[in-house]
Formats: sequence, C-alpha cells, structure tokens
Amino acid sequence: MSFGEIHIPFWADSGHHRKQCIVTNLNFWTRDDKRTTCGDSTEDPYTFIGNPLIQGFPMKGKKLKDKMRATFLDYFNKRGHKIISPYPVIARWRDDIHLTIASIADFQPHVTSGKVPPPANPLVISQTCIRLTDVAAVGRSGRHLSTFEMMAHHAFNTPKEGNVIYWIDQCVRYCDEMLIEIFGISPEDITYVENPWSGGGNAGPALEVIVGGLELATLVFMNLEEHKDGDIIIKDLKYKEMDLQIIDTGYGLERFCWAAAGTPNIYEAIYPEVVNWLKEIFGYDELIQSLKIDVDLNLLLAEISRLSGILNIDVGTDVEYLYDMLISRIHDSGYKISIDELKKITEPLSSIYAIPDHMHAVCNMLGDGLVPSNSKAGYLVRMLARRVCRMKDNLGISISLSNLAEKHLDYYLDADSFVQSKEGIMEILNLEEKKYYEMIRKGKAAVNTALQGLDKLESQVPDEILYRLSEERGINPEMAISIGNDLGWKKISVRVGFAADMAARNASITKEASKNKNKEKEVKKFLVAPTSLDYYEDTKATKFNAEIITVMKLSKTDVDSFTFSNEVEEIPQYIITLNRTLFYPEGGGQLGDQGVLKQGNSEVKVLDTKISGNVVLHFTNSPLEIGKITGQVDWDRRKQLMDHHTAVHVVGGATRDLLGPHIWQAGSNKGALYARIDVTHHSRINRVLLNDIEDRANEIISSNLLIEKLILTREEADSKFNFDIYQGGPPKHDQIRIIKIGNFDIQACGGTHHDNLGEIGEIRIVRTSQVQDGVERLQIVAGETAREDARMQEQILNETSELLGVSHQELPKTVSRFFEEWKMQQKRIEDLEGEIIRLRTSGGSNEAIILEGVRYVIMEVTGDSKQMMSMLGELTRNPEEPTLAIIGSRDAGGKLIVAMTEDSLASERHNAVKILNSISKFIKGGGGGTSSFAQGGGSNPDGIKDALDEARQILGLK
RNA sequence: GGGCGUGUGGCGCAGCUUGGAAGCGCGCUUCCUUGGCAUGGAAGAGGCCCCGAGUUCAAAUCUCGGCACGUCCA
Repeated sequence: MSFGEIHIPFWADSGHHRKQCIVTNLNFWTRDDKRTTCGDSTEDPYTFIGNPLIQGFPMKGKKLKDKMRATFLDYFNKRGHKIISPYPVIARWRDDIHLTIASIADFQPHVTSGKVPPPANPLVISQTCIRLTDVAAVGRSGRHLSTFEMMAHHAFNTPKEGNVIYWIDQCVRYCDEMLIEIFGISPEDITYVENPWSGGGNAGPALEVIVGGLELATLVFMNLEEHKDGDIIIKDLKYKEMDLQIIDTGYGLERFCWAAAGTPNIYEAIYPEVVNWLKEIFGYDELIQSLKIDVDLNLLLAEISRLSGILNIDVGTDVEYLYDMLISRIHDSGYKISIDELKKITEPLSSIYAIPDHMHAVCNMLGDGLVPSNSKAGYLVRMLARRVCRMKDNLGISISLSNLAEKHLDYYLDADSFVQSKEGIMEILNLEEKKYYEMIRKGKAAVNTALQGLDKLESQVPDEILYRLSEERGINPEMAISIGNDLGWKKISVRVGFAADMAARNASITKEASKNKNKEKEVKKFLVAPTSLDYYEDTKATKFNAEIITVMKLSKTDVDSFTFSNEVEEIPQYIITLNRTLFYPEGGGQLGDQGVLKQGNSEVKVLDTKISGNVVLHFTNSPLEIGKITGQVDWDRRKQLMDHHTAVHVVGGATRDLLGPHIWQAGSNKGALYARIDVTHHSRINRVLLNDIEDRANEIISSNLLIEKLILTREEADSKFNFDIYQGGPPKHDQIRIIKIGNFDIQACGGTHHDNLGEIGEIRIVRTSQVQDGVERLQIVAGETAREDARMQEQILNETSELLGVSHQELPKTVSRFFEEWKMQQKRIEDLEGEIIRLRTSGGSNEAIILEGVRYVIMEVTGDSKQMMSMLGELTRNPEEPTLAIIGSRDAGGKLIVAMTEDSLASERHNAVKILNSISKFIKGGGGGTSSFAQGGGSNPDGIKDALDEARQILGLK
C-alpha cells in the first residue's frame, strides 16, 4: 500500500468501491458502480444549479449561512465535540502568516507541535478565513471567495500515550452520516477522492469530499512531519510519523450554502441582497434588455461558472485570454453570442459579485482592529479596499466605500462582535477612499510625464514605463492605459501577456529577496547549562553571588554577529556566563542591564546583557577566572529601564483608551535615555491629542495601581484574556508571564516592572513620528529622564532667549520676524546690486565701452556667484542693448563669469567659453558653460585684475 | 521585513538622465476691454529648489545621512 491510500472498515460496511478516475487518474471511493470519474474533473459539471443538492434550506444570504453553520456545529456537538468560538481573522498569535487562512491555523504552532493542549478535544468550530491568493478569480469563476468560513471538526491524538479520540474511519463515518442524514444528500452522489496533503512541514493522507461536481470538504489526517531521517518521501521531502496525530477537516460553509440554494454561482447564494442592490444601481437589467440577445441568462451564468471551474484563473492570467477560451467553450455548448456581448454581460457582473466578497473581508479585517497601511496585514486590507474602489468606478456607480460597508454590515455581519465599532470602520474607509482618489489624481500627472517621450500615434507602451507606474505610483497597467487614452495617446493598449509577465517579474523579485533573507548571519550557540533567571523574583534586588561557568574571548566576527544598542559605551571583549543572574538580558524591547562583576580584587564592567536560548550572556570589558563572583546591577539604569517599560504599557493603554480599539502595539524599545512605542493608527497624532494621551497616562500613574505579575500556561492565558494580551508579538513559550495594571492594561510581557505605578513618577511624550503608513511612533521619557528632558528643553530656550534678548514667550514671534526681515534684506541687496551695476555702466562711466553696436562691460565686483548672476541679469537681459559682460569677484578663490545677450550681435561675434578659458588661468582655475554664458572659478583671487585685463586685450578694447 | 519613488512661488506640476542665468498652468495684485458679469489683453509681485554634510571652479541636478510623504511585493 503506497502513501495516500486509505483503507478503512467503513468502505466495506457502506458498500464503497475504490476506482480510478479516467480523467485525473486519482483514486476515489464511491457507492455508484457505474461512476468512472472522481467527481472533480473536467467531465463533472455542477449538477446542483437550479436543482439544490442539499435539502431543507430554502433561504439565502445570512440566514442561510447562520442555519447551515448552526446545523453543522450542532451535529458534531451532539457527538461529543465542544463548540469553540472562532478566532480573529488577523492571526496575531503567529509571526509567519498575517491572516487566518484555515481553522487549523488557530492551533498552530503551539497545539500542533504538542507543546500546548488544545482548548477541547475533540472540538468543532466555524472559522472565518481570508485567503488572497486567488483574489483575481473572485467574481469571475463563480466559486472563488477571498473570505469564507471553514467549518471543521478537529481531534488531537497521541497514540503513543494511548490517547486516541478518533482517526480516519470514525472521521469519514461522521462526515458521511452528516451529509446523508442531516443534509439529505443521496449516497450515490458522494465521492471520496484520495489526494494526500502536504505543506508547512506537515503531511498526511487526505480525502476530498465531492458532491455534484463541487468539493464540499477536505478531510486531512495529519500524521507526518518533515524530518531529515524520515523514511516517507513526498514531493522530494523526507517525513516521519509524528507523536501527535491530528484530524484536520475543512467544510466550506459557503459551498454548502451554494449547494443548498442552487444559484448559478456562489455569490448569488450568500450575498443576494447586495448583488441585487448593485445590479439595480448599475442598471443591469436595462443593459441586458438593450443587448437584445436571445439566451437564458441564468443558464448562461451557470455555464460560465461550470467552465470557469475547469479553466484555471490565476493571479497573472490575462482577462482577454480567458475570454477567448470561454467564448469557444460557450459556442461549443450551443450559445450564439459574440465575444463583445459576452463581455458586456459578464464584465459588470464580475465586479458586482466581487464587491460584496471583498467588503466582507474588509469589514472582518477592520472589525478586528486592523489599520490600513503600506505594509504587512494593513496592506492587504488596503489592497482589497482599492480593488473595490476600482471596481465601483469601472461600474460607474457613485456609492462610497463606507456606504458599501454600512450596507454590508447591516446585512451580513454582527458588528457587535467586532473589536472595532461600525463608526470606526466607516471612518477608516472614508480615509482610505480619499487616499485612493488622491493616488489616482497624482497618477494622472505621473502618466502624463511618463508618456511624454512617446508618440501620440504609438500603440505600444514600453513595459518598463508600466512597471514603474505600477510599482512607484500604484497605477496598475489598465488604469495607466486608460488615463493615457484620455490624455491623447488614443492607440495604446495593454499588450497581451503583460499581466502574466508582471506577475512573473514580481515572483522572481520575491524569490531573489527570500534567497538573500536566508543568508542571515549565524548566531553562535551556547551549549552550556541554562542560567537561573533570578531577576523576576525581586525586581529591586541588584546584588548577588554566583559562579562563573564559561569565559569566552570575543573575536571581531563574534562582535559583528551581535547588534549592540547605542547605550553600550565600549565594544565588549568577553562573554561570561553564570549559573544564576540578576542581570536582565535584552528582550521584549527592553535593553540589557549594565553593572559590574567582582572577583577578589578584580572587577569587570558588564557592558550589555543578552540571552541566547536560556543562557544569559554577560558582555564584559575584561575576563575573570572560573569561580565565585559577586554581581552588582547598575540600579539607576535598571530603575530607568523599568520606569520606561512600565510607562510604555501605560501610554499604550492610554492611547487605546482615547483613540480606539484599533490601537495595537507594533513594536517598542526601552532604553535608559528614552523609550518609544509604535502604535497602529490611521492618522497622524497631533500635539493636542498627544497632550490628552500624556494627561491620561499621568492620571493613571497618579492612581498608583498595583502591577500584578502572573505566570499562566498558554491555555489559561488564552481562555482568561483576549488576544490583545499579545501586544508585544506572538508568544514564544508555553508559559505566559502576564503584566496586569489593574484592568487598564493587560499584556504578556517578559520585562522587569515596578510593583506600584506611582514609582514611575512622571511621563512625558516627547514627539511622534511615522514609521510607516498606519504606524505612529511615540517617543516617551519617564521618571528621572523626564525631569532631565524638561531641564534640557529649558536650557535650550534660555540660551536662545539670551541670544535674541527676548523672553521665552516672544521667541517664535521674534524668530519669524528675523526670518522675514532676512528675506526682505536679501531682496533689497539684490536690487541695490542691480542699481550699482546700472550706475557703473551707464552714462559717462568708463566701465562700459560701445564698439560696433555691442556694449562691452568688463569689471570687478564683490559678491558670491549667486549675486553675480543677478548683476549679469541686469546687464545682458535686454535684447535692445546687445552686451558682452565679463565680471570677476574675489569671492572664494576668485570667480569669473562671461555672459552676453542671447541671440544678439554680441553672441554672434563671441564665444563665452573660449573667452573664459583664456582668462581663467590667471586665477588658477577652470570653468565652462554655453557659448553665450560661461562661469568659472579658481584658487587665486589676486589674479582677477590680470584676468580682466587679458579679456580687454583679447577683445581689442585696450 | 524588503524594494522603488517623491519633496521646487499660495495650489498643482516640469526641470534632475548629461552639474553651468529657477520654469509652466491655476491663483494673487494693478491696468486695459465691458453697462455689469463671463471672458479676453497687458504688466507685476511672490522661491533657504525639505534639512545637514560631501564631491566640484560651480549642486535644484551627483553621493551620503536625516526628516516628511507615496507606492509595490511578501
């Protein structure tokens, strides 16, 4: 028996036979003797359209989903499965994925690795998932969704410990019984296709459950893990059997709904109200009537769904190519319509279908407290929002994003269960829509500029231009072309295959990037006994006795493999490890402790402390002998670090309090000099708001709450608190340390904290900056540093006041007055210089000589090159008075400028560069320019006079 | 996390490739045209070319750093 084959008693008990599909060659199990295909092949059309497969669900939309979900949960609940509430759609407990892509993702990696027990066993759940890999197919294929609910029953077995809840046989029995008894599906219609699953380091046999041409569920029996000594080979990777064996199932809620509704596609089954609303606003019925085509629209749409199920729609697929495929198949099926008519029917529909799907994902993501951004998960929601904007613009309907969201929330979601309020979601979407249209507006200018060199009759736009517009300006190729058409390049179009090339280009760039990423520097492993971390017991203790385990000299490359903060004053030379320590190692954004280690009469400085695995590394300036030591942590610094760390929690809580539940810590850093916290927020935080946050934070501090420190298991922590305890990032251990400041702020955190809030004293928020769109950085100082900061500011003000001789209050006014005056005086100097030139060169002045219709002005002036320029402007700009001017200045090593009135007698007769080159040697320099204007400089200002004399000589003026 | 791009009168932008006199459109001021408005015409004011270093005789332009902003990919 080869891997992936599934032989269970149930097959014989229920009359199933194993067959091989004549199309896909896959093996499958069926009760139907005559069946030759597996059910999911190109020869298996949907049979349920217009003829519901699942009985007893006459409704559509949310009611249908609710009843379907309840039915599923109830079936498994009655069979011993505990119902688990769905997890958030933003996978904040993981650092490898942004979105919850499957129900099993809820339990990875902590439960699936065996470290943490599952919340219940067995369990049943209906998990909202978001997958954006096939987003291009949504609305077009008839079945793709970017957001869906994965209904699932899971069981976690540890056969080695004799603990098996159930395995393949029972799992299939549950599934089969439910489909037949609960959903009324006839037994002959069900096929189970053997199709083993692998991915993400795990693998196992699996069954795809196909009914009526539609894959309703997948049953995965995860029992293998990737291992270098594994004896099972799948897709060139070695696997071995796991201790933990998992029933991982996935039933597509929306697909069940579709099969129950029998609509031409999945969207009509779950979003009927919004689809009809959009059709009405767009005028879809009128469009169809005006086309005067003689086909049954429902049958045509069903046919498109069926064909799309066979054709592969991928991210890089060209829409044009798809239509070519589709139209020939539709002609084969006997429909007499042209490709243009087909496009007119389906193009608007693809948007009308995709909009509610995208809005469902957008509302779920924003509802979970996500803030749109230009990176990470925030970018994904922005991308979806922008797709919706583009689609509604293409449809030509004028409904705002927030209106779409409002409608969607009312029909399909329970905003009450969201972290973010309905108003919050709408506000964010209004901001997003504004940003989108601003991008389009700027994009128009960018397209115009980018196309400048292109002939208006040209039909091809160079690929590079389109790539750049898309990557730098967010203008996708279709949009760029359409803007170009409006701007006068009537003939240009997106070349066939461009989308695929662009996707390939992105893929190769990504591949290249990940290749470089894998070259990360190797961190030295320290294979010594774990250090006892005694700093948690009493965060105020600073003096301790311990024994040295190792002393290691650091080489240059060793030093480079660590990153030291700018608070580390000298480059460490040694690493000392101890059996126990009170030195807190850098972690959770809190910098490492400093201090000293003493041994007899020797004393070494601890410059920094880090942790590697569970070994604390003390970075020192000198070595010590193996043996006993006394350690002393620098308390002033530690106290400051604790002030800052606790302050960061308080400021984070205060910000969330005032700005809303979407405030999430995106990173933090706590040093002795200052601390900073990055928070997710959709707008810049101005000083007024910052003052409010600062006030709120100080208010909390003066309430002197108790700071509780709890140690819980991962299970306890997850069940007792919300996911927002993981502000500092996904948990890395199965023991969770909770820092609880009353009910104001509760977080999992490994840092050192005070016992009472009052010990911080005072918090000042110094400034904000933006780390990326949607992430604000608050720089804060607390405790002694806060007072020092205030003193420093005071000093700067004092010095400035003294300099200007005015009080603090007068400073802004005075400085701005000085700036204005300076500008006016610059202007005045320029005017006066012009006036001087005029005086020196007019009337009887001997510095201007007129020779054969050209005025020659050769003179020495004062001023830098900018000032000389404006003088020359005076001299040579008037075309009525052809002038050749040569002026020199002793400024900065000597400067010479030769200029003449353009297109005049003067410029006809002389060449500025030639004149300059023959006189610049006197100032030991060079220069250049155009034939009517040249400037140069040198290093010998005393040569100016000689240079000007030489010029007179050359020009025959002497 | 990685890449790319942008910052120039009040507003919107060009110039940067290849260093050599800071430009365009709208707006603003004054005047002319008109019964008035729309409009048309003429003249004019308004620039630390984001900040700081460097290269250079010379930087809006090239290099590096900072600040602000945009965008794509994972």
